[in-house]
Amino acid sequence: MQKPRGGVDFASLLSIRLCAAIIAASALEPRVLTLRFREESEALPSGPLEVEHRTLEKGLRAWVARQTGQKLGYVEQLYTFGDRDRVECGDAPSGRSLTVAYLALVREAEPDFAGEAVWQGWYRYFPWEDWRQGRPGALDRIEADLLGWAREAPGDAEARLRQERLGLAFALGSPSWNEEGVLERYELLYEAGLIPERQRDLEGAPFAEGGEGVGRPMAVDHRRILATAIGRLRGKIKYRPLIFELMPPAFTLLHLQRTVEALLGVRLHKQNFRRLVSEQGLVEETGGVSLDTGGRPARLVRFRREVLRERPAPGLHLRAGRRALA
Amino acid sequence: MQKPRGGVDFASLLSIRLCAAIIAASALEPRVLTLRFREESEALPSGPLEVEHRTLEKGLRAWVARQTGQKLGYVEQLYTFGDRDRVECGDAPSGRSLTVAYLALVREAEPDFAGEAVWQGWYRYFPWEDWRQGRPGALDRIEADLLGWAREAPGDAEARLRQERLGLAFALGSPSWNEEGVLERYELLYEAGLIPERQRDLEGAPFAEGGEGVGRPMAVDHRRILATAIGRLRGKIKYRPLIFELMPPAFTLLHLQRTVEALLGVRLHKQNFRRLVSEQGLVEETGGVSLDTGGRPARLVRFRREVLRERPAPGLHLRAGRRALA
DNA sequence: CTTTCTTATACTCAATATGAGCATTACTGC
DNA sequence: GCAGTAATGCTCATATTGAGTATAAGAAAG
Repeated sequence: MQKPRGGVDFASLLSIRLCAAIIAASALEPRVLTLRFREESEALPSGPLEVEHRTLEKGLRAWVARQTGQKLGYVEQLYTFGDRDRVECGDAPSGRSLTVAYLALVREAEPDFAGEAVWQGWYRYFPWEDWRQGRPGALDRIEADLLGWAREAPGDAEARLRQERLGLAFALGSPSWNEEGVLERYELLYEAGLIPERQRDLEGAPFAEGGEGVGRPMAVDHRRILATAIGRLRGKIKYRPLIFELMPPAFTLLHLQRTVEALLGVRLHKQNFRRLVSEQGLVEETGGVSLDTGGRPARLVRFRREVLRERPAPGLHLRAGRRALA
Repeated sequence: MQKPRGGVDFASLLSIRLCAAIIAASALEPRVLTLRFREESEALPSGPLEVEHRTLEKGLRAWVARQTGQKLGYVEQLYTFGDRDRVECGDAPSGRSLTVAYLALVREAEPDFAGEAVWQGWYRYFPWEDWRQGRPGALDRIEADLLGWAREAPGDAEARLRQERLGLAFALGSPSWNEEGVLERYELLYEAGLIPERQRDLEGAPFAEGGEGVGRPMAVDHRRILATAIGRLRGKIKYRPLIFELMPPAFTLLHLQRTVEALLGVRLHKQNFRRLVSEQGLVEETGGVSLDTGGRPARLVRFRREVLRERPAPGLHLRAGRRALA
């Protein structure tokens, strides 16, 4: 091991922030809990790590409770962001700051808690990620701009590299959109200068108007954090029963399917989805029925906890990039 | 957002460490790069984040180069550990310390670089994780001790909970060992007091002798970090072509299979493994053959980079917990 | 130069899993 | 009772797996 360097001057410039992407979901729309940030945009709940916080996760829970009143259920660490030239909240000290980002899942969307916290549909920030109604219109413009960016590359090799990355991330000329590549797509858009945060980070300019197709900007690098969270969640519901952290105690199979679809941003084949869920033993009947289906009444089911003991990776074994329309 | 707290006194107690689990692999054994630590055990390369480090990853690479001379290829962030009561290297300042841990893959095991760095087989630290020769003998003792720990639980509910966790993590009474659960198993062993680091952390006692079956201890919480790395790597080679970061430029299919088996700690079915690799288009022939197979000469192949463009998740689509013996 | 040992490589086959669809049932609102 | 809307049950072709069998091509031993 190395001797430590007596770096008090350095350490005093250092701060740790904890940041949470708190997700809830209805059958129609996945939501993220946000705070208003300077009129112009939203931020994720976050705050500095304090000495009282025994663990990072406890610190996070404390901050979220303080800022939004929300109690967190499932919490999982996402990533630690620490580039030196990361942009800070203007009011933070100018030294280096690390942010440890978390994904949290909660069951209910109590709207407008504490006046400050607001649930927002997450596709507001990522309009190109919602393929439930087919290919999002915003993608026409985005693809054109991205291809332009690829062509402008300095040098032929770089141009081809960019084109390749684009092709993969946005499934250009291929039928297989991979819904898990949320972060990769966001970073491409950011690099290509299509994301308003880019201009702000480079020039310190406030957000310009317009540019609806590229989604609403967020404070600091919070949109990147949200992208990380969405990608992680989309991947993980396939092999872990995380989805039930978002569902009410009892629900119908269609409700479950619609919620999954909302998260993945893709439609699924109904009968196969049911087969999957029941064959996997993920749910059991409660005995009740729901009459407000708009059609034949549906049986209510609940999550079957025993599945955790039975299978090594219980989840909806959907494969990324498959094409399963309703 | 919250106003920042003028916390210089706090900040000065804070330090960030970067830590790397650097993995290489031969057909026989996966290895991890270690440094000697106080006669009694080994440590992973690590060092404090410094102002000059533009990004966390660059800082990590710098430390690893300084301590071991090793150039890193593939690097991926694993997890950030930050519990307040984490034990520190004795020579570190007594304040709080966060460790950002990384997984790195390198191609060659140049042995004994710089006199200080040593490659060690990773099963030295996790003997219960190697099922290639069948169920490891060390598990008899471990399971007995773990079951004892479960029985000693205060209260019946807690006892059942412990038993359930055990059963899942160690596949008690089930044929399906899940090789990805490395961290979960390590943490259970730690909680149960079977891991020497536990005693050290609680009582500050140096490591006692013996206890071969529970693996060699490491400095600080480095064994936990290594467990995280192994679990991540075991999971990820299934859907990303990471394995090729560990292979030489040309290799035979059996060499590839043995390396995968070494990492997973499981034997695989030979013919099916080849079918998988070739059908996935993961490799292409180099034209050469290897004569030192001990049998019929084998064709040499190399990684087929184009696969990255063709499939969304190229990898060895092995499923966790399957039972495929040679 | 033939036998034996070892590994490579080519195929086969049954059991599942998956994608897509048809048919029937049971409610609500006219 | 009829139309609309879902729920639910079932079928079927096509992949994907797990597990073998069979044959080929070297080296080493005799």
